[in-house]
Amino acid sequence: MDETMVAQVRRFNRVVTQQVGALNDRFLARDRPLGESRLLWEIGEGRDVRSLRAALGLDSGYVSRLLRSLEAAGLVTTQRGAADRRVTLARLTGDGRAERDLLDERSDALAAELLETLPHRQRERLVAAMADVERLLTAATVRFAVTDPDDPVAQHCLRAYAAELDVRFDGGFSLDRGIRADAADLRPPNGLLLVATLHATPVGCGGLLFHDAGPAHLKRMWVDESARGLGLGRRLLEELERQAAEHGAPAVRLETNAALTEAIALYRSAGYTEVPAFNAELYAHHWFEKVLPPWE
Amino acid sequence: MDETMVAQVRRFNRVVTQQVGALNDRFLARDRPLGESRLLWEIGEGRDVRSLRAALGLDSGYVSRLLRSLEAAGLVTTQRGAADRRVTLARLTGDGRAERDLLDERSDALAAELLETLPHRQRERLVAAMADVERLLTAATVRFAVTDPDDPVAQHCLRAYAAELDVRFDGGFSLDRGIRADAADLRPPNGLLLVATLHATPVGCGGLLFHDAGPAHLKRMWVDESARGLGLGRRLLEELERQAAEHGAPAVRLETNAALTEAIALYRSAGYTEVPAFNAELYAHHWFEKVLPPWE
DNA sequence: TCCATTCTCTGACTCTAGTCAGACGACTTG
DNA sequence: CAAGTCGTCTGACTAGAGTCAGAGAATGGA
Repeated sequence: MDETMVAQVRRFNRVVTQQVGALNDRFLARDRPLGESRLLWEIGEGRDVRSLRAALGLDSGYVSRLLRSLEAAGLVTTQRGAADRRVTLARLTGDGRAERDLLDERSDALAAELLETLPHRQRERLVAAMADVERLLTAATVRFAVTDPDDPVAQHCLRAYAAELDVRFDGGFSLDRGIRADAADLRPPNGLLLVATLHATPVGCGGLLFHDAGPAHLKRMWVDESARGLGLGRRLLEELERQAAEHGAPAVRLETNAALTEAIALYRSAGYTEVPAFNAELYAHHWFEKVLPPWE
Repeated sequence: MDETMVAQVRRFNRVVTQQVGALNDRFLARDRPLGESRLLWEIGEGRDVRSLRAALGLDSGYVSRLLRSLEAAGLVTTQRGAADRRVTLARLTGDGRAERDLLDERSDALAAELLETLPHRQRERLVAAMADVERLLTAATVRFAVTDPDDPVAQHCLRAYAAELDVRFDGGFSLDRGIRADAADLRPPNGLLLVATLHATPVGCGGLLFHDAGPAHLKRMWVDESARGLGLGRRLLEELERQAAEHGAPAVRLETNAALTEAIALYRSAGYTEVPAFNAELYAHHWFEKVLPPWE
């Protein structure tokens, strides 16, 4: 790793934690402990306590106590879930909502204050650079994992994939038509499904079907709308190629629909070349193939 | 303030504090409290406790206790000052130095890890954007204040100003030659000295001499080498013009040396036009003037 | 139906990170 | 040389942020 890059990251961390971190946390907490403020924020329009705990990574006893304190302050009400009466639902009261909005305003004011000290041109540069950092830092925390197709996270991806194609394809799309790729096909040893997650929420996926010593068949490539432009598609593709090579596949093949222009551009720029139709996929207009370097 | 800019800053804060903040602080602290680690870091190659306290903004009792704990762990030794036996000097032991280097390494490793998750192109973009954010955030925390010329901070600026000109001018420079601008001249009502500080360290200055209803005379413009490229010169100049206008000056005048090319470029781009020599300043090659809009 | 699991809550702790007041010796200055 | 100031230390507190070990209800599955 380049030393000057590392040094830059460290300088960045230092400056940013001093400026942003210190202000953000302590300022926003007002007269309330930070934990309570964070909780207030995360509750949003009502949420079950279980997911709050997961989102903030806190001990159940601790959250319970924080909630009680917010309840005592009249900012939050809790009630037991209708379906499952073990779970507690937390909801903001009117006061709670007002308090959250106030935090919001203070947050805005803080950001505005920071910007106001700078002259216009530099203000714009700062905001642009922040946008870059934010997007790339987000991209850097995306994790890839081979996931069972029946896993809820994988299910979410596959549903989102189908939903998107249904919107974009002329005449819609259904997983039941065309060439099938069911759970069993996307599970070793027949194939695999790679899922990209940001924190714990799925933001993309891609599947491979293995055919003995023949080319691997790429399927179900999807990137969530919120995560586009982060180079995720390319990273998914590269990781899938790595997996295919590791399984001894000499090449990767795929078919795609003319409506998916950005995907087609990605395949081309990643070294895929258009080949004659190698199957009779109903939804496909283009067929691509890329020969893989042999795996050692 | 533009709403989308504010929103971007807030998103940035959120993402960055999650990613960087959380890691940085808690990870680096190892098994030692964060306060001790920070202190260990700040001691560096030995430092008096008084300045440590100031640098970290901590209570004297608290620092005392932290030091004692570090001492008990064999990482630090303290001794009384030779000149003034009230002050304590803290110095790292061999173990202390090793520990600090370890923190250093972990810091590097953390930064490298972050970068490694990204493909090359994005890695470079991230580092470039971080550099921008860091510089601009630094610039945003610079504060300007009219300061008495005898204040140590102001003294530092004036000495640094003279030292730099002495290096850059053909034939050197001395405050005693040429047209004088002594402390009394740079103090209301005769004039003023504006000092720019980053946290508490001086990074730039600029002086004004008032001449009744005549043009104000700009003197002693200096920006520390470490703070160049942040648009500080321009902000100093603008603030000085504001001050001059507020004092009823119809214009600002200045003379400058041909060696100060970037300053000359700044004056030109800020609307100053070259005028015939209006004084006999020994060191000057160019004379500039800018008419100010009337102050309401 | 019963047993294991899930979800939440309570009580009893711990550790960090401070704050505040006062004591005390070391300097400084009139 | 006396009085005040400075730098440090100690003791006595406080609040925040969490951890850990159950207890007890609700639910799900065999």
